[in-house]
Amino acid sequence: MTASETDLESDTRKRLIDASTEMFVECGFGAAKVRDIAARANANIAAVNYYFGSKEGLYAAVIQHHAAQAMENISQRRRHESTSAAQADLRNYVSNFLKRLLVDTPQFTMGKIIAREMIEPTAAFELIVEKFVRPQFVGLNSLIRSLVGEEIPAETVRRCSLSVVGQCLYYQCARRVVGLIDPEFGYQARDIERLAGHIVDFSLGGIGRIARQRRHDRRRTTSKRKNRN
Amino acid sequence: MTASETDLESDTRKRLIDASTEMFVECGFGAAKVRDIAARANANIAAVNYYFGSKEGLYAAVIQHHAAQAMENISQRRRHESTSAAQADLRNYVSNFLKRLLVDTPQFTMGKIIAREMIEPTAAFELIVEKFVRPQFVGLNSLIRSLVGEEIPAETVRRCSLSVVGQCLYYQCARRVVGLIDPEFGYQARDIERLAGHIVDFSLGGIGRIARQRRHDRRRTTSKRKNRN
DNA sequence: TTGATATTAAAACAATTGTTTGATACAAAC
DNA sequence: GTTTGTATCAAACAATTGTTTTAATATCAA
Repeated sequence: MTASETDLESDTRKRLIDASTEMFVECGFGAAKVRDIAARANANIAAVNYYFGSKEGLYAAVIQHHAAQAMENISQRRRHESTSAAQADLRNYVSNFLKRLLVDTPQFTMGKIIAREMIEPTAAFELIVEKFVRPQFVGLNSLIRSLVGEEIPAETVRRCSLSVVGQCLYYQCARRVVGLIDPEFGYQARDIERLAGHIVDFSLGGIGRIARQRRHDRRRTTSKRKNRN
Repeated sequence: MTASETDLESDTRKRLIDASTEMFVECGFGAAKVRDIAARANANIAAVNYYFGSKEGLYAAVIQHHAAQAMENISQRRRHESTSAAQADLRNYVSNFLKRLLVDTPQFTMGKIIAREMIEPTAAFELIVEKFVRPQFVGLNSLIRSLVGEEIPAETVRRCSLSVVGQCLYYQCARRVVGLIDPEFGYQARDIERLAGHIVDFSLGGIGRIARQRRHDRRRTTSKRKNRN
């Protein structure tokens, strides 16, 4: 059996990617030690520099390796005809977001790398923000825009997006605190779906209230002045 | 002028506390280097071990130093006669929380140390959770309880608390992302007050919606079965 | 088989980092 | 004036960590 293109990459290289992915996610870039990575991959310490040039090179390879399939998971923006369609989409968005943050499956690894990057930025930070975070954020903005209508200022929409994202990210950042403070909380698929339900309901309530409030503000303001600034 | 008890502690010791506080907040415990701390404090490297025994000892001293005045800032729980009183208290709570997280003043240092501890736990983690985080959380729970009434299950209240906390903490954890994604956002006292306004409004909407929903659920359930479990 | 190339392995290297040491200065106590 | 205890400092130490080197081994085409 002739080796295909992908099989050509040595086994060691692949084992190093897998092992280092785990360690980068668990400990972050700085705290992950090359020796530990090599040990977990059953490889010699020198293999890291042989295949990737440096620890940073390894990290870059890890990002590149997970980037492709991560992009597939990014929910594409759609036009929302009805409010209920937008609500369903928000449900989807939050559910997917949480899975990427909390489910420990290779499929969702990139989300955890990104979360790490948010709290402990490396050289790859800006690239990751532009390639993953900003598209996600823009998508969420347009989603929320179709929930609140065109008359709400963009800044308000952004704030709402950040409120949604903040609620989700909290369970990843502060996983250990949640464990101490709310020990009953679990991380099974079922628990995550229920959590998604809560965050969506909470957020829909929040978005609704703010939209009503802003619309009210605006009517009052425009009846007094020409336009708001 | 005779030296008072507090003045007796050598100047170097105090400078070390101050300098290391800055560095621990900026870089975290692991990434803060003893040499950098000593340099910033205009002290010799050996001074750290002379006064505090070890880097960990220094960290413990930093926590102890800021713990006292931090406790004063913790908003005490009150009984809430009216919903509007509870709303005002929530506004206070969020505003104080955000200040502790975002305002760079010695007065609010402990909040940033705690936030660091949440994402990069050290030996002091559990102590900090029990001494600071849990009381805060319990306070927020009872605050939200008086907003939703007694018939809502405790788990739902906890979820709402975590939603509020998550929104706040996000701006600290992901400060650099917010800077890239929403560059207009500022961290002056004015900006923080406006942000507090948004989070409170958003949360009141979310809490309200969930409370209505759960009440509705419960009525339907209790009319079918004897009681829910 | 031979020779070239790719891969692995053990050891050493150089830089960093927390800690310790031994000397020195200084002030108070006897 | 000597002693004693405190404080500071430069230097060295030992452990860790990313990287490099050099040799050995495997792979495979000619």
